[in-house]
Order: sequence, then structure tokens, then C-alpha cells
Amino acid sequence: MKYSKQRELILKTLQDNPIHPTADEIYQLLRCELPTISLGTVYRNLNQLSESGEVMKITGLDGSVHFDHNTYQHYHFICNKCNKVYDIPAELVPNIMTTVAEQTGMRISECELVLKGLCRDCQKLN
Amino acid sequence: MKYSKQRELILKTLQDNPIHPTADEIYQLLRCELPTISLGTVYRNLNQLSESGEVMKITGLDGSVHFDHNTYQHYHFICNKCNKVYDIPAELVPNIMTTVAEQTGMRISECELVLKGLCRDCQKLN
DNA sequence: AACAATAATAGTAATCATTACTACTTTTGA
DNA sequence: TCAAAAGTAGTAATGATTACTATTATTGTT
Repeated sequence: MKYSKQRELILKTLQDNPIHPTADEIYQLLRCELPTISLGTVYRNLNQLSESGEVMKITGLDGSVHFDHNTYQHYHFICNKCNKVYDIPAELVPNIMTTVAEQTGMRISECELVLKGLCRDCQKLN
Repeated sequence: MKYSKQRELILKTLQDNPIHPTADEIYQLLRCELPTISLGTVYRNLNQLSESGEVMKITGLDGSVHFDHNTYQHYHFICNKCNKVYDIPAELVPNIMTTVAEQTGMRISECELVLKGLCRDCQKLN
């Protein structure tokens, strides 16, 4: 993979905005710094980066696709009210992959856990 | 929700084909029996049924959306090779929702777990 | 049984996210 | 310095899903 300023900025934007943005949100954020960047470039690079394991692609439950600079094994919680995406440390629910692998015989390489409900902030606002 | 023959057939098709079909696959299956049915009707009814909890919508990892007649709490495994979707009983990984709720303070109402890898059949074919 | 109100349908058009294409530009290593 | 390879911007194309509309089916009431 050859260096490009665009890819570097996409990765930086993702790291500076740990809000699990979508491809389009990253594109909007980037346009300030690099107004000529195209949405296709953002998609292409995010796909490359998630292929190579440098970023994490999050799908699930609401259908929209988010990206995460944190490639450390962890899960996600999406609030039904404010739509924020929260990180859930993998340590809270240990051994999902090994447990299921052992009991089913499947060879498991990826694991995506998405929980939904009300976050603590939105629970207060009742 | 008013009765309709279309909705009944969609639900029946889903029950008779526990292969976790997509909306379009259900549409194709139904066209034999009811050639005039439209794809929009299939989508509308699947969304209604998943709203009302009569069917389960599965998204995750590969982006495509599948439907499941089994509304009993359970998880899924998608094979990277044959793309089949397998059911994983919730009992194999117990208490995900309560554990995370207790430790984070989130109020959790939905939980989607999707695992990927190689199924047993595809492991043999090496 | 007839009837109005309401919800559902088929078929088509519109939308939205994502990918493909192409001529041009950057990077890289010799 | 230069050529090969990979990347880019901009636009067009694709594919899944939703919206729209005129027509049809269902349902509770006379």
C-alpha cells in the first residue's frame, strides 16, 4: 500500500474523532482541511484500512456502517435515543469466541457484538 | 394490523425456509405461489413483522440484511466460505445483556451477536 | 348482505449508500 | 530523472430500500 496524504488524513480524522463516524461523516469532517477530497476516496481508503486491520468496521442493528480507530477487541452499545455509539470493553463479556468455538466446532475469526438500549445520560432525561 | 394474504404467505415462507433469507430471497420464493406480489410489499411486511416482534432482523458483519422466523433469543454465525447463516443458542454465551447492563449502567433491550469464520463443513473441504 | 372507513397492495419512481470507471496525478525505487 | 505502479477527483452506475399513488381487500357496523 503506497502512501497518500488522503489516507493519512482519513486515519487522523478517525483518531481525532472517536465518535465512531460513518464514511460520510468523515468526508464532511475532512472537507475543511482538504476540500478537494472525494467521497469515493474516503470509502476506498476506509475499506483498505479495515482490510489491513488498521481500523474497525462496525455494522449491526441499525444498518448504518460506522468506523472505529480502536482496533483492540471490543464491543459496542448504541443508544436508541441519542444514537451515540459507546465502546464496551471485551473483558466485560469474556471468551465469547472461544466458548462458541469449543461448543460448536466452528472456526471463529470475527465477532461483532452490538447492544442497544438507553445510555445512562438518556435514562436520566425522563 | 389488518390481515393480508401476502403477509401470511411471507411469514409462512420464512418459517418453511429456515435459511435466514434476505428480503429479495423471500420475494423470489414467493413468486411461484403468488406471482403478482411486489418486492415493496415484502419489505413493508418484513419491517412490520420485525417491529411487532414476530420475526427477527439480522444485520451485521457483511452488511446484508437477513430475516429469521425464530424470535427466541439466539445469535448467529456466518461462514466466510459458504455464506450460510447458522443459529447459535443464547445459552452458549449466557448473560451477555445482564452482565453488560450491570457493569455499565446502560439499560439494554437488544443484543445482536454475529460471529464469522469457517463452518464445520467448510473446514473439512481443505 | 351492503357499506363506508381503513389499511394493504402492485407497480413504479425516487432515494441513499456504496462501488465502478476514467483520465490525470503522486509516490516509489532504480 | 524517469517509468511503473498505485492513488486521486469527479462522475456515472449499481443495488438495496423506501416513497408514492391509484386500486383493492379487510373489518366492524348497520
